Amino acid sequence: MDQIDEAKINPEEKDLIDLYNLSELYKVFADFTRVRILSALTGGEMCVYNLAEALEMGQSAVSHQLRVLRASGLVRPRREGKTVYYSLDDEHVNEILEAGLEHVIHKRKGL
Amino acid sequence: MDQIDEAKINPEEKDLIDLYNLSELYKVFADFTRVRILSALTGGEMCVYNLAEALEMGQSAVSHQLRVLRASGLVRPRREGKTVYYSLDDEHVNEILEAGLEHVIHKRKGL
DNA sequence: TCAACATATGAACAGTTGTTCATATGTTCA
DNA sequence: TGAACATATGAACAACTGTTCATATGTTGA
Repeated sequence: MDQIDEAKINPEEKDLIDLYNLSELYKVFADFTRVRILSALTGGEMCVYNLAEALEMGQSAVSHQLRVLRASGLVRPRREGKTVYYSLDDEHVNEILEAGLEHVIHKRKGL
Repeated sequence: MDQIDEAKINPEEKDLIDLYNLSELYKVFADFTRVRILSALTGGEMCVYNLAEALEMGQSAVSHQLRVLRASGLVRPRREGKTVYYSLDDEHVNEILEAGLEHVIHKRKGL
């Protein structure tokens, strides 16, 4: 079974796949609750209950969003007894947040 | 979620308003069509017709999305006769795209 | 002025999304 | 084993979003 030679892929098509995945990635960041969760986790791992408490939201809502973040590989769970601790899965997550925040803060300060 | 109750801000969290604006910003990037438009404009300004042609989409759909990008200050129009040329409005736009792309490409290459 | 062109807009529709409520799963300790 | 706890999941519902179709606005040159 031969392997796919990426060099032979039409360069425009390859770009499209990346751009599609990029828009899918941004969809995960495009929710207030999820951004708050990710931001909270930049300070280190947290369990679901503490996250729900910090965001003043129901446990179910937070758990649903953690599921989305987990499925996207942005967040990683670690079980310890009854408690599940979540942490950022990738150093890129922080960089993406920072790139956006830079723009947002720049705009808030009056362009 | 259209508004924020400032009274509920938790001091331990990052500025909620910034995080809210951040999620709103990501919403604009969270669409395949808009990402393709922004990506196309990284190569320089383009008129609506050429954008529609490049994306193989209807003029109306592209125009609607340009409106969203305009309203978000990510894109700037320049009229020249009948034609309107659009370009990226902010050097940050490119940085945000790059930060996400880095993650996407990293994942595609097998983590 | 009119016709041709480039872009913008409004309405409507289908598809998607995030929350809540109720309940299920999984874990610990008495 | 059973009760209490921590988290996950499914269904349902309202709210939101992107496209299409039709039409409006704005611009140029005859």
